[in-house]
Amino acid sequence: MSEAPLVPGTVAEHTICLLVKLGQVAFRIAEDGIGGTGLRVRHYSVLQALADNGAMPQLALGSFLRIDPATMVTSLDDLERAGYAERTRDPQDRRRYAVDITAEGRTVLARLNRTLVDLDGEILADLGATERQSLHVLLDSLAGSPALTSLFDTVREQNGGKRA
Amino acid sequence: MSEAPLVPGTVAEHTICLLVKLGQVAFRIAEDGIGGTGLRVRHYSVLQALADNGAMPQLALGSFLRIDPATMVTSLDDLERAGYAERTRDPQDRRRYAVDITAEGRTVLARLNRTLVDLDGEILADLGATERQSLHVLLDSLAGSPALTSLFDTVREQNGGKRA
DNA sequence: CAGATATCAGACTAACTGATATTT
DNA sequence: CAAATATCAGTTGGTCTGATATCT
Repeated sequence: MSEAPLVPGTVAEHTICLLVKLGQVAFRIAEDGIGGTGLRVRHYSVLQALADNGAMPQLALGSFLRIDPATMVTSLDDLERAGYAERTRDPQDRRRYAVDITAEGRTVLARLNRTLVDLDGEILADLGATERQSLHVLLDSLAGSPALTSLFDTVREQNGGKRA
Repeated sequence: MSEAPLVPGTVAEHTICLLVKLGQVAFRIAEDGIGGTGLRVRHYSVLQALADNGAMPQLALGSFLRIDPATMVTSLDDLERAGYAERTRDPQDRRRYAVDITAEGRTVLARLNRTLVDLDGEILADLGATERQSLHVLLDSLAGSPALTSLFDTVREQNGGKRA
Protein backbone atom coordinates (compact mmCIF):
# COMPACT_ATOMS: atom_id res chain seq x y z
CA MET A 1 0.00 0.00 0.00
CA SER A 2 2.93 2.32 0.53
CA GLU A 3 3.90 2.17 -3.13
CA ALA A 4 1.01 4.40 -4.27
CA PRO A 5 2.25 7.81 -5.45
CA LEU A 6 1.07 10.92 -3.62
CA VAL A 7 -0.57 12.22 -6.77
CA PRO A 8 -1.79 9.44 -9.04
CA GLY A 9 -0.19 9.29 -12.44
CA THR A 10 -2.82 7.53 -14.53
CA VAL A 11 -6.50 8.00 -15.05
CA ALA A 12 -7.28 4.55 -13.67
CA GLU A 13 -5.98 5.55 -10.26
CA HIS A 14 -8.95 7.80 -9.56
CA THR A 15 -12.11 5.98 -8.52
CA ILE A 16 -14.22 8.82 -9.95
CA CYS A 17 -12.56 8.37 -13.37
CA LEU A 18 -13.25 4.65 -13.31
CA LEU A 19 -16.89 5.38 -12.53
CA VAL A 20 -17.14 7.84 -15.43
CA LYS A 21 -15.50 5.46 -17.87
CA LEU A 22 -17.44 2.37 -16.82
CA GLY A 23 -20.65 4.40 -16.83
CA GLN A 24 -20.15 5.30 -20.47
CA VAL A 25 -19.36 1.72 -21.41
CA ALA A 26 -22.30 0.35 -19.44
CA PHE A 27 -24.62 2.91 -21.02
CA ARG A 28 -23.63 1.95 -24.55
CA ILE A 29 -24.05 -1.75 -23.80
CA ALA A 30 -27.40 -1.23 -22.09
CA GLU A 31 -28.75 0.95 -24.91
CA ASP A 32 -27.71 -1.63 -27.45
CA GLY A 33 -29.13 -4.56 -25.46
CA ILE A 34 -32.46 -2.82 -24.88
CA GLY A 35 -32.62 -1.42 -28.42
CA GLY A 36 -34.38 -4.50 -29.81
CA THR A 37 -37.62 -3.35 -28.18
CA GLY A 38 -37.40 0.11 -29.73
CA LEU A 39 -36.91 1.58 -26.27
CA ARG A 40 -34.01 3.33 -24.57
CA VAL A 41 -32.57 3.13 -21.06
CA ARG A 42 -34.53 6.28 -20.26
CA HIS A 43 -37.82 4.55 -21.15
CA TYR A 44 -36.91 1.53 -19.08
CA SER A 45 -36.31 3.61 -15.98
CA VAL A 46 -39.69 5.31 -16.42
CA LEU A 47 -41.52 1.99 -16.77
CA GLN A 48 -39.70 0.52 -13.79
CA ALA A 49 -40.50 3.55 -11.63
CA LEU A 50 -44.19 3.26 -12.54
CA ALA A 51 -44.21 -0.45 -11.80
CA ASP A 52 -42.53 0.16 -8.44
CA ASN A 53 -44.52 3.18 -7.26
CA GLY A 54 -47.83 3.04 -9.10
CA ALA A 55 -49.37 5.87 -11.11
CA MET A 56 -47.77 9.31 -10.65
CA PRO A 57 -48.13 12.83 -12.05
CA GLN A 58 -45.64 13.66 -14.77
CA LEU A 59 -43.54 16.18 -12.85
CA ALA A 60 -43.31 13.93 -9.80
CA LEU A 61 -42.06 11.13 -12.02
CA GLY A 62 -39.52 13.49 -13.55
CA SER A 63 -38.15 14.78 -10.27
CA PHE A 64 -37.96 11.22 -8.94
CA LEU A 65 -35.88 10.13 -11.93
CA ARG A 66 -34.10 13.49 -12.37
CA ILE A 67 -35.56 13.87 -15.84
CA ASP A 68 -36.30 17.37 -17.10
CA PRO A 69 -40.06 18.12 -17.54
CA ALA A 70 -39.59 18.89 -21.24
CA THR A 71 -37.69 15.62 -21.77
CA MET A 72 -40.36 13.76 -19.78
CA VAL A 73 -43.01 14.88 -22.28
CA THR A 74 -41.30 13.28 -25.25
CA SER A 75 -40.33 10.13 -23.33
CA LEU A 76 -43.96 9.61 -22.33
CA ASP A 77 -45.11 10.39 -25.88
CA ASP A 78 -42.88 7.53 -27.03
CA LEU A 79 -44.18 5.14 -24.38
CA GLU A 80 -47.80 6.08 -25.03
CA ARG A 81 -47.42 5.66 -28.79
CA ALA A 82 -46.00 2.18 -28.18
CA GLY A 83 -48.85 1.34 -25.81
CA TYR A 84 -46.62 0.81 -22.76
CA ALA A 85 -47.87 3.76 -20.66
CA GLU A 86 -50.92 5.98 -20.59
CA ARG A 87 -51.83 9.47 -19.39
CA THR A 88 -55.25 9.96 -17.82
CA ARG A 89 -56.35 13.27 -16.30
CA ASP A 90 -56.58 13.26 -12.53
CA PRO A 91 -60.27 14.08 -11.89
CA GLN A 92 -59.36 15.62 -8.51
CA ASP A 93 -56.91 18.07 -10.08
CA ARG A 94 -57.36 18.39 -13.80
CA ARG A 95 -53.96 20.06 -14.28
CA ARG A 96 -52.29 16.73 -13.59
CA TYR A 97 -52.10 13.48 -15.37
CA ALA A 98 -52.00 10.17 -13.60
CA VAL A 99 -49.29 8.45 -15.62
CA ASP A 100 -49.43 4.68 -15.42
CA ILE A 101 -47.92 1.59 -16.96
CA THR A 102 -50.19 -0.61 -19.11
CA ALA A 103 -50.47 -4.39 -19.19
CA GLU A 104 -48.35 -4.41 -22.35
CA GLY A 105 -45.91 -2.16 -20.55
CA ARG A 106 -45.53 -4.74 -17.79
CA THR A 107 -44.89 -7.43 -20.36
CA VAL A 108 -42.14 -5.49 -22.08
CA LEU A 109 -40.73 -4.43 -18.69
CA ALA A 110 -40.36 -8.07 -17.66
CA ARG A 111 -38.56 -8.73 -20.92
CA LEU A 112 -36.26 -5.75 -20.34
CA ASN A 113 -35.45 -6.94 -16.84
CA ARG A 114 -34.52 -10.35 -18.20
CA THR A 115 -32.30 -8.70 -20.80
CA LEU A 116 -30.57 -6.63 -18.12
CA VAL A 117 -29.96 -9.72 -16.00
CA ASP A 118 -28.35 -11.34 -19.03
CA LEU A 119 -26.22 -8.26 -19.67
CA ASP A 120 -25.08 -8.29 -16.05
CA GLY A 121 -23.93 -11.85 -16.61
CA GLU A 122 -22.02 -10.84 -19.73
CA ILE A 123 -20.26 -7.76 -18.41
CA LEU A 124 -19.34 -9.49 -15.14
CA ALA A 125 -18.23 -12.71 -16.81
CA ASP A 126 -14.60 -12.31 -15.73
CA LEU A 127 -15.45 -11.76 -12.06
CA GLY A 128 -16.06 -14.51 -9.53
CA ALA A 129 -19.39 -14.87 -7.74
CA THR A 130 -18.03 -13.27 -4.58
CA GLU A 131 -16.58 -10.35 -6.49
CA ARG A 132 -19.83 -9.74 -8.34
CA GLN A 133 -21.71 -9.71 -5.09
CA SER A 134 -19.21 -7.35 -3.43
CA LEU A 135 -19.21 -5.00 -6.39
CA HIS A 136 -22.98 -4.83 -6.46
CA VAL A 137 -23.23 -4.14 -2.74
CA LEU A 138 -20.55 -1.47 -2.86
CA LEU A 139 -22.12 0.28 -5.86
CA ASP A 140 -25.49 0.13 -4.19
CA SER A 141 -24.24 1.73 -1.00
CA LEU A 142 -22.38 4.39 -2.98
CA ALA A 143 -25.53 5.18 -4.96
CA GLY A 144 -27.43 5.61 -1.71
CA SER A 145 -24.68 7.54 0.05
CA PRO A 146 -25.74 10.95 1.42
CA ALA A 147 -22.31 12.44 0.66
CA LEU A 148 -22.61 11.61 -3.03
CA THR A 149 -26.24 12.66 -3.30
CA SER A 150 -25.74 16.04 -1.65
CA LEU A 151 -22.60 16.74 -3.66
CA PHE A 152 -24.52 15.95 -6.84
CA ASP A 153 -27.41 18.20 -5.85
CA THR A 154 -25.00 21.05 -5.12
CA VAL A 155 -23.45 20.70 -8.56
CA ARG A 156 -26.84 20.57 -10.26
CA GLU A 157 -28.19 23.73 -8.67
CA GLN A 158 -25.02 25.67 -9.46
CA ASN A 159 -25.19 24.82 -13.15
CA GLY A 160 -28.57 26.30 -13.95
CA GLY A 161 -30.41 23.30 -12.53
CA LYS A 162 -33.26 25.64 -11.69
CA ARG A 163 -35.87 23.06 -12.51
CA ALA A 164 -34.82 20.19 -10.27
CA MET B 1 -29.32 -15.14 -1.02
CA SER B 2 -32.45 -17.16 -1.73
CA GLU B 3 -34.68 -14.13 -1.16
CA ALA B 4 -33.64 -12.42 -4.40
CA PRO B 5 -36.46 -12.47 -6.98
CA LEU B 6 -35.91 -14.34 -10.23
CA VAL B 7 -36.41 -11.15 -12.21
CA PRO B 8 -35.33 -8.08 -10.28
CA GLY B 9 -38.08 -5.56 -9.61
CA THR B 10 -36.14 -2.32 -9.19
CA VAL B 11 -33.52 -0.55 -11.21
CA ALA B 12 -31.00 -0.77 -8.40
CA GLU B 13 -30.98 -4.55 -8.61
CA HIS B 14 -29.07 -4.54 -11.90
CA THR B 15 -25.36 -3.90 -11.60
CA ILE B 16 -25.32 -2.43 -15.10
CA CYS B 17 -27.98 0.12 -14.12
CA LEU B 18 -25.99 1.12 -11.05
CA LEU B 19 -22.96 1.64 -13.26
CA VAL B 20 -24.93 3.81 -15.68
CA LYS B 21 -26.44 5.90 -12.90
CA LEU B 22 -23.22 6.36 -10.93
CA GLY B 23 -21.35 7.14 -14.12
CA GLN B 24 -23.68 10.03 -14.89
CA VAL B 25 -23.39 11.37 -11.34
CA ALA B 26 -19.60 10.99 -11.31
CA PHE B 27 -19.35 12.74 -14.67
CA ARG B 28 -21.33 15.76 -13.51
CA ILE B 29 -19.27 16.03 -10.33
CA ALA B 30 -15.96 15.65 -12.19
CA GLU B 31 -16.91 18.23 -14.84
CA ASP B 32 -17.88 20.68 -12.15
CA GLY B 33 -14.75 20.07 -10.06
CA ILE B 34 -12.44 20.41 -13.06
CA GLY B 35 -14.36 23.36 -14.50
CA GLY B 36 -12.35 25.94 -12.57
CA THR B 37 -9.43 25.43 -14.94
CA GLY B 38 -11.59 26.00 -18.03
CA LEU B 39 -11.05 22.37 -19.01
CA ARG B 40 -13.36 19.38 -19.26
CA VAL B 41 -12.93 15.72 -18.33
CA ARG B 42 -12.15 15.02 -21.99
CA HIS B 43 -9.20 17.45 -21.89
CA TYR B 44 -7.93 15.90 -18.68
CA SER B 45 -7.85 12.43 -20.19
CA VAL B 46 -5.90 13.72 -23.20
CA LEU B 47 -3.31 15.45 -21.01
CA GLN B 48 -2.97 12.41 -18.78
CA ALA B 49 -2.52 10.09 -21.77
CA LEU B 50 0.23 12.35 -23.15
CA ALA B 51 1.98 12.52 -19.78
CA ASP B 52 1.81 8.73 -19.48
CA ASN B 53 2.82 7.77 -23.00
CA GLY B 54 4.79 10.70 -24.39
CA ALA B 55 4.13 12.46 -27.68
CA MET B 56 1.75 10.70 -30.07
CA PRO B 57 0.10 11.29 -33.46
CA GLN B 58 -3.44 12.60 -33.24
CA LEU B 59 -5.25 9.53 -34.54
CA ALA B 60 -3.29 7.20 -32.27
CA LEU B 61 -4.23 9.36 -29.31
CA GLY B 62 -7.86 9.26 -30.40
CA SER B 63 -8.03 5.51 -30.83
CA PHE B 64 -6.28 5.01 -27.48
CA LEU B 65 -8.88 7.17 -25.72
CA ARG B 66 -11.78 6.15 -28.00
CA ILE B 67 -12.25 9.74 -29.13
CA ASP B 68 -13.50 10.37 -32.67
CA PRO B 69 -10.91 12.02 -34.98
CA ALA B 70 -13.18 15.00 -35.62
CA THR B 71 -13.75 15.49 -31.89
CA MET B 72 -10.02 15.12 -31.25
CA VAL B 73 -9.34 18.12 -33.50
CA THR B 74 -11.43 20.52 -31.44
CA SER B 75 -10.21 19.12 -28.11
CA LEU B 76 -6.60 19.69 -29.16
CA ASP B 77 -7.49 23.14 -30.49
CA ASP B 78 -8.72 23.98 -27.00
CA LEU B 79 -5.61 22.62 -25.30
CA GLU B 80 -3.28 24.35 -27.74
CA ARG B 81 -5.06 27.69 -27.34
CA ALA B 82 -4.67 27.37 -23.56
CA GLY B 83 -0.98 26.50 -23.96
CA TYR B 84 -1.30 23.03 -22.40
CA ALA B 85 -0.46 20.96 -25.49
CA GLU B 86 1.23 21.54 -28.83
CA ARG B 87 1.21 20.03 -32.30
CA THR B 88 4.49 19.82 -34.16
CA ARG B 89 4.80 18.14 -37.56
CA ASP B 90 6.64 14.86 -37.49
CA PRO B 91 9.69 15.51 -39.78
CA GLN B 92 9.85 11.79 -40.62
CA ASP B 93 6.24 11.69 -41.83
CA ARG B 94 4.85 15.13 -42.47
CA ARG B 95 1.25 13.92 -42.56
CA ARG B 96 1.42 13.39 -38.82
CA TYR B 97 1.66 15.67 -35.89
CA ALA B 98 3.59 14.77 -32.79
CA VAL B 99 1.13 15.93 -30.15
CA ASP B 100 2.75 16.62 -26.80
CA ILE B 101 1.98 18.12 -23.42
CA THR B 102 3.76 21.39 -22.51
CA ALA B 103 5.37 22.41 -19.22
CA GLU B 104 2.28 24.45 -18.41
CA GLY B 105 0.20 21.44 -19.31
CA ARG B 106 2.06 19.36 -16.73
CA THR B 107 1.44 22.02 -14.12
CA VAL B 108 -2.29 22.11 -14.74
CA LEU B 109 -2.38 18.31 -14.95
CA ALA B 110 -0.85 18.02 -11.48
CA ARG B 111 -3.50 20.41 -10.23
CA LEU B 112 -6.25 18.38 -11.90
CA ASN B 113 -4.97 15.18 -10.35
CA ARG B 114 -5.01 16.79 -6.91
CA THR B 115 -8.59 17.95 -7.54
CA LEU B 116 -9.63 14.43 -8.55
CA VAL B 117 -8.05 12.95 -5.42
CA ASP B 118 -10.07 15.43 -3.38
CA LEU B 119 -13.24 14.54 -5.27
CA ASP B 120 -12.60 10.84 -4.61
CA GLY B 121 -12.45 11.71 -0.92
CA GLU B 122 -15.74 13.56 -1.12
CA ILE B 123 -17.78 11.05 -3.08
CA LEU B 124 -16.47 8.13 -1.02
CA ALA B 125 -16.89 9.91 2.34
CA ASP B 126 -19.55 7.49 3.55
CA LEU B 127 -17.47 4.38 2.82
CA GLY B 128 -14.84 2.93 5.13
CA ALA B 129 -11.21 2.64 4.06
CA THR B 130 -11.54 -1.06 3.32
CA GLU B 131 -14.68 -0.54 1.25
CA ARG B 132 -13.04 2.25 -0.78
CA GLN B 133 -10.10 0.01 -1.49
CA SER B 134 -12.31 -2.93 -2.48
CA LEU B 135 -14.49 -0.78 -4.70
CA HIS B 136 -11.49 0.66 -6.49
CA VAL B 137 -9.94 -2.74 -7.08
CA LEU B 138 -13.19 -4.21 -8.34
CA LEU B 139 -13.86 -1.28 -10.70
CA ASP B 140 -10.32 -1.50 -11.96
CA SER B 141 -10.57 -5.19 -12.75
CA LEU B 142 -13.94 -4.67 -14.39
CA ALA B 143 -12.52 -1.86 -16.55
CA GLY B 144 -9.72 -4.19 -17.64
CA SER B 145 -11.93 -7.22 -18.13
CA PRO B 146 -11.76 -8.79 -21.61
CA ALA B 147 -15.46 -9.71 -21.51
CA LEU B 148 -16.48 -6.09 -21.00
CA THR B 149 -14.03 -4.72 -23.53
CA SER B 150 -14.98 -7.12 -26.30
CA LEU B 151 -18.70 -6.64 -25.65
CA PHE B 152 -18.21 -2.89 -25.88
CA ASP B 153 -16.25 -3.17 -29.11
CA THR B 154 -18.97 -5.36 -30.62
CA VAL B 155 -21.60 -2.76 -29.76
CA ARG B 156 -19.51 0.08 -31.16
CA GLU B 157 -18.88 -1.52 -34.51
CA GLN B 158 -22.55 -2.46 -34.94
CA ASN B 159 -23.70 1.11 -34.42
CA GLY B 160 -21.85 2.78 -37.26
CA GLY B 161 -18.62 2.88 -35.30
CA LYS B 162 -16.74 2.48 -38.56
CA ARG B 163 -13.97 4.76 -37.41
CA ALA B 164 -12.82 3.06 -34.23
C1' DC C 1 -2.30 6.37 -57.67
C1' DA C 2 -3.67 4.10 -53.24
C1' DG C 3 -3.50 4.73 -48.49
C1' DA C 4 -2.81 7.48 -44.31
C1' DT C 5 -3.34 11.80 -41.49
C1' DA C 6 -5.70 15.69 -40.19
C1' DT C 7 -9.35 19.06 -41.00
C1' DC C 8 -13.73 21.09 -42.07
C1' DA C 9 -18.70 21.91 -43.12
C1' DG C 10 -23.03 20.18 -42.56
C1' DA C 11 -26.30 16.83 -40.35
C1' DC C 12 -28.15 14.78 -36.53
C1' DT C 13 -29.34 14.00 -31.71
C1' DA C 14 -30.40 15.11 -27.14
C1' DA C 15 -31.14 18.07 -23.75
C1' DC C 16 -32.29 22.56 -21.94
C1' DT C 17 -34.60 27.59 -21.99
C1' DG C 18 -38.30 30.58 -22.03
C1' DA C 19 -42.86 31.30 -23.20
C1' DT C 20 -47.70 29.57 -23.23
C1' DA C 21 -52.30 27.29 -22.22
C1' DT C 22 -54.93 25.29 -18.70
C1' DT C 23 -56.43 24.55 -14.14
C1' DT C 24 -56.48 25.42 -9.02
C1' DC D 1 -54.47 36.96 -9.66
C1' DA D 2 -50.60 33.85 -8.16
C1' DA D 3 -48.99 29.24 -8.28
C1' DA D 4 -48.86 24.58 -10.33
C1' DT D 5 -48.94 21.30 -14.32
C1' DA D 6 -47.91 20.10 -18.77
C1' DT D 7 -46.53 21.44 -23.44
C1' DC D 8 -44.14 23.58 -27.25
C1' DA D 9 -40.96 26.29 -30.19
C1' DG D 10 -36.45 27.60 -30.54
C1' DT D 11 -31.67 27.35 -29.07
C1' DT D 12 -27.60 25.20 -27.77
C1' DG D 13 -23.92 21.67 -27.30
C1' DG D 14 -21.87 17.62 -28.56
C1' DT D 15 -20.88 14.14 -31.64
C1' DC D 16 -20.80 11.92 -36.08
C1' DT D 17 -20.68 11.77 -41.53
C1' DG D 18 -18.81 12.67 -45.75
C1' DA D 19 -15.80 15.36 -48.37
C1' DT D 20 -11.28 17.63 -48.85
C1' DA D 21 -6.25 18.90 -48.61
C1' DT D 22 -1.84 17.25 -47.75
C1' DC D 23 1.61 13.96 -47.61
C1' DT D 24 3.91 9.02 -48.24
